[in-house]
This record gives sequence, C-alpha cells and structure tokens, in this order.
Amino acid sequence: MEPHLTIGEVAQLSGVPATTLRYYESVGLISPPARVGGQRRYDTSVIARLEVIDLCKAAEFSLEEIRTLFADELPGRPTSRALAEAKLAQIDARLTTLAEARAIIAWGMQCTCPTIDDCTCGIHTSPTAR
Amino acid sequence: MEPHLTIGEVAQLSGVPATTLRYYESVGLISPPARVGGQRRYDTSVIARLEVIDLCKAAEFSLEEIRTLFADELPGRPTSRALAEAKLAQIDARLTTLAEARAIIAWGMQCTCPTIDDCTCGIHTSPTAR
DNA sequence: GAACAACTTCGAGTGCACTCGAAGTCAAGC
DNA sequence: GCTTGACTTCGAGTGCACTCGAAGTTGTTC
Repeated sequence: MEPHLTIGEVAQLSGVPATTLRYYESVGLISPPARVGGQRRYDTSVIARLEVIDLCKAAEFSLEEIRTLFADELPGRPTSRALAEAKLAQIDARLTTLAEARAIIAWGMQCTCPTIDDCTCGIHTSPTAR
Repeated sequence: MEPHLTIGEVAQLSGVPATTLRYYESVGLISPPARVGGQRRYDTSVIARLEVIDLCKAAEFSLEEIRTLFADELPGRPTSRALAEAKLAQIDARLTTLAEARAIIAWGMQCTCPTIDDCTCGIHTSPTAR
C-alpha cells in the first residue's frame, strides 16, 4: 500500500477524472494523500474507496450523505442504517411518482388534440385521477 | 375570458407563486398578459395552462421541453410525440437504475462490517452483479 | 538545459428551476 | 393625503456535483 500513484494514474484506474478527485478531497470524501514535491501520491486503497463511493452514488446517496456514511464508525453503524432506511423510503416515493409520470405520458400519447392547451379535458380523467 | 385577475389572484387560484409566474413568463411558458397601470392582468385561461404545465412537470418534462410542447401545433404534433417517446425511454431507464439502487441499499443494510470501507467485499457480489 | 506533459491552486462558471432582495410604483381604504 | 399591501423590474443567490480557465510548478525525456 505504498503511496505511488499520481492523480492521473488514479483517474485512469478508477475512471474518475482528476478534477473530480481533487473535488472529492475538498469535500472530505477522500483523505488528503501524501505529497512528493507538492504533487499528490495515492496508495491503492483509494481505488477501493472510489468504488464504494460509486456504489453509494448508484444507491442515490448525495456526496454529503456518503461523507456521513464514511464517518460512521460506531458499532452497528446506526447513523448509516438510519440514512439507508430514509433513502429507501425516498427511492420508493420516487418510484411511485415515476410510475405516475409514465402513465401520464402513455395516456398523453393517445391524445389527438390540435394543441396541448386543448388537452385540459383530460386533466381530471388522467390515469392517476389527479 | 376578460383579463381581470392580478398575479396574486392567479397565484392563489393556481398554487403557483407570483415569482414563479413571472419566471414562467420570462422563459416563454405563459404569454405576457394585458397590463393595467403596469400591472399584469390575466384572464382565466392561464389557470388551465398552469394545470397543463403541472401535468407535464409531473410527467418529468423540463420547462424547456414543455415550452416545445406548447409551440408544437403541426397536425398530429409529431414533435410532441417524439419528445414523449424519448421521455418514456428516459423514465424507464430511471426506473431501472432506481430499482438497482433499491437493491443495493437493501443489501447494504444487511452489512455488519465495522466501517463502510470494509464493505468492498460486496462490490463484486452485490445483487445487481456490478 | 530545454521542451513538454502533467501536475498545482484558486476562483468562477455550468444547468436547472426557481427564490430573494432592493428600490421603486400603483390601487384602495380611511 | 397618507398608509398599507400588492405590485413592478433587475440582478444576484441557491443547491448539487462537478468543470473550466488562468497562471504557475514539477517530473521526465531528449
């Protein structure tokens, strides 16, 4: 785990742009690495952390939330657990509204009105009964 | 349909803040209303338009896209149709990634690692086989 | 030792959809 | 005529996650 990777190498290995790596460091998502002549030298563990970040992003956590997840080192990680539960609820809510949006569009595509303004006829009879 | 509603009345009737109404006008989503002594006077048709905008927003269209929908007056409204189809695909893609996110979190909540950094063990065995 | 790429910091810009503040104008009621 | 509240414009600010540009420094190669 010797620090030997330049920021460009980490960027290449991880697929995360160097600018973004500096940004992540600035917001405390990755810890400041060693320096050689002012330049950053990373050890390979940063790659794993970037993978975790990627996973968390895929799970719809904000960077600030991911920072919190990393900071949570209590036994059982109650903060992370609470965050995950809240996020799950958010995702479910989002899934619901997206399904509604899908229904609205599918219904709208059957519309034959000359302009969309005339479509108000459907507002009170749309599939989600708005 | 005489223009007699002030911006405040429209805001109250529609639930859309006056600041937002002015913003919508500035981006061409609603047409500039009549003026009495410099003040906006709307006719009741603006309420219907705001309802349509609301519906489009619920369908995940951006304001710019909604502007396009309103401008589309060709027979059959081919532009709107294309936009709707593209949006449907976007929504479906989003539904898929959200479902993945949901699976990732549900899986993460079973984790008993002391810190999230240790969880990398799961990256290659997560439910979506990332 | 000179060229060149890759690095450094810092501040500012991007996109979206608002939202706010300042400073001024207008209409209605007393 | 004065107050009050709602209105007007304009520019700037918000939040998120970057992204870019400028100006300067470092490491590598010839």
